[in-house]
Amino acid sequence: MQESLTIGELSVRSGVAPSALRYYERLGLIRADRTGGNQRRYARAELRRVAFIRISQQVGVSLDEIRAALESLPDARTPSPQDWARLSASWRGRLDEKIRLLSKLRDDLDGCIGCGCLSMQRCTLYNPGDALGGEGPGARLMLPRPAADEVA
Amino acid sequence: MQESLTIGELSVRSGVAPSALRYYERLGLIRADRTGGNQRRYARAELRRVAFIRISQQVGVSLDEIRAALESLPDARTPSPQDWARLSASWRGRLDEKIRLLSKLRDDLDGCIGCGCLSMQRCTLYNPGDALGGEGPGARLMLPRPAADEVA
DNA sequence: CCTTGAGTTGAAGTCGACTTCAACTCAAGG
DNA sequence: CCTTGAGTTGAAGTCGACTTCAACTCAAGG
Repeated sequence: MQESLTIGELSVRSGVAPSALRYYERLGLIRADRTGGNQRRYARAELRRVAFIRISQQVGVSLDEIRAALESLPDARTPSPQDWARLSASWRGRLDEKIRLLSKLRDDLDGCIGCGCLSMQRCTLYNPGDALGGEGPGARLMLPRPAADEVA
Repeated sequence: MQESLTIGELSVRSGVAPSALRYYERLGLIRADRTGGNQRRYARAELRRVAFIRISQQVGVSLDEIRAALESLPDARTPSPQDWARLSASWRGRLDEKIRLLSKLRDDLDGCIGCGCLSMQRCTLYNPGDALGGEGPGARLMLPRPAADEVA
């Protein structure tokens, strides 16, 4: 079994495009040694880092936060399963919160479907405070509570 | 009670920035009449459209799909509560699917935290086929199933 | 009548996560 | 030795959903 992987190999094994891997490296999420001919060679442990990155993204965490999380890994030794478990566990709260908000939206939507009101005031549905983390792009504006006013 | 709203009024009541309202209009999501001085005047019914847009975005639907959905509304008359209920109901499946994927991710993450493996192959966690609709930006690449290979 | 705030437009900028491109060099197989 | 595929770089492009800007006009109140 080979010690290190070329970028093409890491790409195939991780399912992440080479261009994305180079991008992650620029952001400091992963690292690679170089051969005499300046090609990247990845330690096998980098595979786990890439796995962590992709999983974290599914949880809705930005690359910048993932970078911060990865920095908490010990850099003297190869991270242990426990290190990875600790990191993964740190996203648990976010995931729960995301699921909670989405479930609430579903319940509210069902209520709204019942009454057909779709009013921003009467329904709990339209609840600007409840920003779903990382749902859309751009800055999520903090909205002033709309004045009590009916819709139509 | 006034018949129509200025863009500033609609913005305050809907919690959506005037620039976003103009953007929605360019995309054909909402409409406005014009005064002699070329200012927009919104019918009160537009408030409900804006509410629908924001709710749909929380479900993870793109503006383009929202536009398509809005086009199915009757344009002869002001949409009835039933019309809105039908539209809202059409997102239900997506919302369920999103919640399902997130819940699966949570369960898998718990399993992973238990074993600390964080392996792309052993865990069901890293499951490229299961793209969470509209989670990140950019094209979601369809990944080839990674070869059976251990991580470290 | 004057000022001020609200509105108008088209063009350009922003943000995050990448991809694409051009112009190279290097590695491996026949 | 030659070819071909894989790798390298920096710069620019892309996508969706907006925001910001400059240079205006218009509306309302005192």
